[in-house]
Amino acid sequence: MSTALRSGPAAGAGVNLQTLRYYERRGLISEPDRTAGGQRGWPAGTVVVLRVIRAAHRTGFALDEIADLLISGAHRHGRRAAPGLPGRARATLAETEQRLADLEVICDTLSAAVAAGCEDLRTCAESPCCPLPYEALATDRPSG
Amino acid sequence: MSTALRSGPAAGAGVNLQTLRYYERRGLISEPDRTAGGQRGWPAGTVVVLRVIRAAHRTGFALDEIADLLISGAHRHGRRAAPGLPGRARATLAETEQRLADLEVICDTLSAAVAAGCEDLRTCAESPCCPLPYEALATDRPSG
DNA sequence: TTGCACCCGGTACCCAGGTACGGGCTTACC
DNA sequence: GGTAAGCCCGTACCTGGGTACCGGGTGCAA
Repeated sequence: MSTALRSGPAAGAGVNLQTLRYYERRGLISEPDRTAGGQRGWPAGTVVVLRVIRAAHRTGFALDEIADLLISGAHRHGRRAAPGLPGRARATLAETEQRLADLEVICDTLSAAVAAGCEDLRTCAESPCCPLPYEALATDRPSG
Repeated sequence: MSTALRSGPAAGAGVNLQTLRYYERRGLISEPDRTAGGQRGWPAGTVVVLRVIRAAHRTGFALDEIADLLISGAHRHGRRAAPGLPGRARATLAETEQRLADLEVICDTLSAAVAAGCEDLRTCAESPCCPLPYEALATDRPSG
């Protein structure tokens, strides 16, 4: 299935080897093959997975959420979509979309602030005279 | 300037009072007025700021970054934009846009995975047969 | 076969972001 | 005025996400 790499992925994705083992423990990357002596050999695609993990983590997902995102389970892409699709993936998708929307608002706000020469968003938000689109964020929203 | 609220913002934004003080220490919210007896009274807009902070934090900003995002400094929006605009705001904006792009890729990937009935993105990424658009994330990128 | 670099597992430690606790003071209400 | 609820500050603690260290085993080249 793959060229087994010894510690390649760690270097390739700029990730500490300890971290790799940590991710393995947390179920973010699958258990690698081992040599007879017990040394790990990761499949080549692990680098990609690691980059996904890092990107997801940078955008605010907790490791548990990322584990959900990389749902463990059967691998059956390419076949017809299961009718009752994995609920967790759908839930994660919904949450991700919400997060994306939030980030878009933040981005827009920041951009508008820069364009307006507004230096202190904190003060802006506290004073009613600033028309920045914070309100889109300020809607009440469960923290789940 | 504002109706001073005692602990209102905390409740209003679903934030622990301790956390409010923590944010205050970290410079995320400005120092509130005090009563003669030393009790805090926050301006009404603090609820909005708190929600911004929470949203930003949920989308992966560290508190220090959020403090940057809510740059302290003069409040001069509405006036003409300063010529040498705050560099930090611009840098933060750039980073935010990058993060937004990442999150979009994740969102797209997840969405495509759900649509394809793909249950294990981890396995997908490890096998070359899955055409999910991970590559957009997998480009090398400094972790800054 | 030997030697050295690397990896193994386990544990301890670190930092960020919050929360809880405790003794004392303020405030609000009767 | 009395009293209970709530806030003050400081400190200690907790969780999540990583890292570092250690003694020992493995792998590979010379």
